[in-house]
Amino acid sequence: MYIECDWFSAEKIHESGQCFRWVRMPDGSFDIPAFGLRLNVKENGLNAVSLSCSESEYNEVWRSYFDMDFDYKSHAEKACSLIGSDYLAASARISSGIRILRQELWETTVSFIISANNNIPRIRKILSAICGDSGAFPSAADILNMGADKLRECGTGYRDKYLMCAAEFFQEHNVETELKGLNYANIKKYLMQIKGVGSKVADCISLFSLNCKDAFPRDVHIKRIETEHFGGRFPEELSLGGAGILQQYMFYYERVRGLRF
DNA sequence: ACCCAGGCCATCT
DNA sequence: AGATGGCCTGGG
Repeated sequence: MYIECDWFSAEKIHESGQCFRWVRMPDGSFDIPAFGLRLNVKENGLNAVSLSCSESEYNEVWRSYFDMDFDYKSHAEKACSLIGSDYLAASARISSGIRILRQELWETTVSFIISANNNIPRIRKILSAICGDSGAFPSAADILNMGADKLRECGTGYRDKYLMCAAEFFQEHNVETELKGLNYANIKKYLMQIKGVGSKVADCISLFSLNCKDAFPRDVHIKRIETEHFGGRFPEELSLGGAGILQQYMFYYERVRGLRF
């Protein structure tokens, strides 16, 4: 199906470091594996996107996945005028089209445990190895069956034991149910029970899976940006309940500057 | 050889 | 609370 949207860039979302298994196709479209499905997304001109799914599948699955009911453009405009930072304004302008995905909780947890002390190409490579030939993302039970040794063969390094702990945790708890109704602070606290999930990783899971838009993952780049452009700390209280979105814009801005500009 | 990459944990004070 | 050191691994 075909949708019109003035804030959707598959390319930028792919490069924004929140997802690691999207596959760029030769025609510039992206194949997106999630929820046991596979969606092809192709940008069609400036304000339109073609999706390889039915309207009902879009409404049941992908609409939420892409957070289509949130007005990113208005949020960016308001935040920029309120915070009054040239750096933030430039970040939002460069990042137009980036949305915050609502990804599956288990996969997101695994992905960001692996992200610790790691870089994006390697995170992609390790996840690809863990998925193996099937391309399907392994369940918690699958990870437990693999065992630490096989995980390490996939390149996880010392994070193998953290993944095993996380798999046990997801086996023993109905995490989705236990998180239901919790606010961001309690979600973060809950997630940090898992070995290998610290403050930053918990924020990534909160933001990129559970859509807690207040979560503000502080990695080394964001810390440097805060020092250089915001006198030490980003003014979260001014961010309209969406500091995490702005974090994502600034992160993307730094990333593409490093790559291309 | 050394440092860094989207940190976390353990172990201090 | 805040500060340190160690850690798998691959690339510059």
